[in-house]
Amino acid sequence: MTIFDSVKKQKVLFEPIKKGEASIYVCGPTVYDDAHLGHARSALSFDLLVRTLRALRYKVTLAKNFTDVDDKIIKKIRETGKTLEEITTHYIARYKDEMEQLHILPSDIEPKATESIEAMSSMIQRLIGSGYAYQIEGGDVYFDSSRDSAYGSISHKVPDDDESRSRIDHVEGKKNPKDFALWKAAKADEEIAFESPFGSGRPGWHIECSAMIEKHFEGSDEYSIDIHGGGADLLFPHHENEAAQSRCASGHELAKYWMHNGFVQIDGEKMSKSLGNSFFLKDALAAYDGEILRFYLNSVHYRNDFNFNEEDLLAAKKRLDKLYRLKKRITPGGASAVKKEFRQKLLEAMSDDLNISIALAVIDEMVASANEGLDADPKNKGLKKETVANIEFIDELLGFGGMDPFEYFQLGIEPEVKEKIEELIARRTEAKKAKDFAAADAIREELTAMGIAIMDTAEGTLWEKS
RNA sequence: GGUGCCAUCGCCAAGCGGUAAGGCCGCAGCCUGCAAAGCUGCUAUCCCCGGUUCAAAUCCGGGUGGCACCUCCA
Repeated sequence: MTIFDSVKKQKVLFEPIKKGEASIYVCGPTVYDDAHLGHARSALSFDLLVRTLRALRYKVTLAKNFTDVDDKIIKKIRETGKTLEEITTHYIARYKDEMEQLHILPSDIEPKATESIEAMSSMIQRLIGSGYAYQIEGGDVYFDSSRDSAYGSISHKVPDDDESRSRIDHVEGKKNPKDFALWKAAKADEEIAFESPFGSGRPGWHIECSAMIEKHFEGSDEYSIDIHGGGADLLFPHHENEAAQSRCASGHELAKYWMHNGFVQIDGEKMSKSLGNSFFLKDALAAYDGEILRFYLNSVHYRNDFNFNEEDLLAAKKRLDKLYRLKKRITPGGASAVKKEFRQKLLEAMSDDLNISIALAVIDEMVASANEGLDADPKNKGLKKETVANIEFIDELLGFGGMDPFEYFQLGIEPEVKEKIEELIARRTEAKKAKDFAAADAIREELTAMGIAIMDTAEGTLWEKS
């Protein structure tokens, strides 16, 4: 397996700390609002990583956190009058539900910031004790970036100290503009506060990942975990800061490999709230099945920017449709073994830094060749069984193709409508028998107007939502 | 102002020095009562200009255009 390490800026061979195992930590969402397409893409990217490593027989442990204390959540508390817990449990539940709809495998560990206060405060205390952090008037604790000679080695950024140009917050008392908060002291009117040896307050954003990784993973003398991942925007400052504090607190590097997924854009621009062009996952899921969204969002290599638009989504759907049409031809039917060559080619593609484009091309070839075989010999049992197994493998490795093919093509059709369709098709079959083609065509037109496409096959007339 | 990334057929998208994968769309054909589906065939020399090399979409230099990070952000 090779992966692109965004710190080394090149593809490298994945050689885990512990042979045969892979520890992965992905930065999860801050739960103050519904997930957007960017959250989906990030989760989808790392889901592909996890599935590929598992198919390669690695024992994978995936941790993805929920940031459930932070300024934006506090703002939400003030706006809504709800409690922190009400807000965070609501959005965590929604996040999990939506990720499940995208066929994302659940994380093995789901740490929450509020459940890791002790781990954080102990790490902060160690940093203060060894002189890597300092407390300023008012109680905030800052990391002293000047004490970490390796600061900058993750993002390769040398923050511009000229504050007139950089956009780093200027805070009174900070020794250095790039120093960042480990602990924010509670103001008098703030009710969200945790006790710590250095006063009442709440953790800074970066410290949670470092502390949680330390808490949940054993690591080695050199690294805490194998892979640390997240969106491209997290490389700096988030991951740089995590790496710095972990390095100074533990004496070794945080992660052996760093992976970052590209952005989802709308009309060629980054999707973000400030631009007013963010797209909630829930809205996309209301219009399209999770599997279709998954297929579309995963159809572009994870490191590239992804320009979301409905036209491309529909083109991607048609590609998925072809897989399901093939599945229709072999359903119902049992499975034999996956075609060795197919399995190997798919794994080979995914093992090369998750080259999904090659993987999809391999699938297209398999679909075409199976269709060709079935055209030549519709009763080829061996081919049918092998194809069933092949599609099962696709579902295992890439997370699509697992639905019932008939249901797939009838997604979103109400039962009453289904009845009506079946009835029309029955009438058309009668008309065809009577060679009344005008009547048969009229019924087909009626179905077309309903958005239903029909196809006459040896097994009778099949229909799809068009 | 600093630092990166990207630019391949109408659209999406692989390619990582050896002579352009795949999908969508389109066209022609087979099949079909007609369709649809499926199958077969057809459709690019890689933003521009230099350079290195026997050989470059792939490496180097210079342009042009787009995007991102340096502020919360997946």
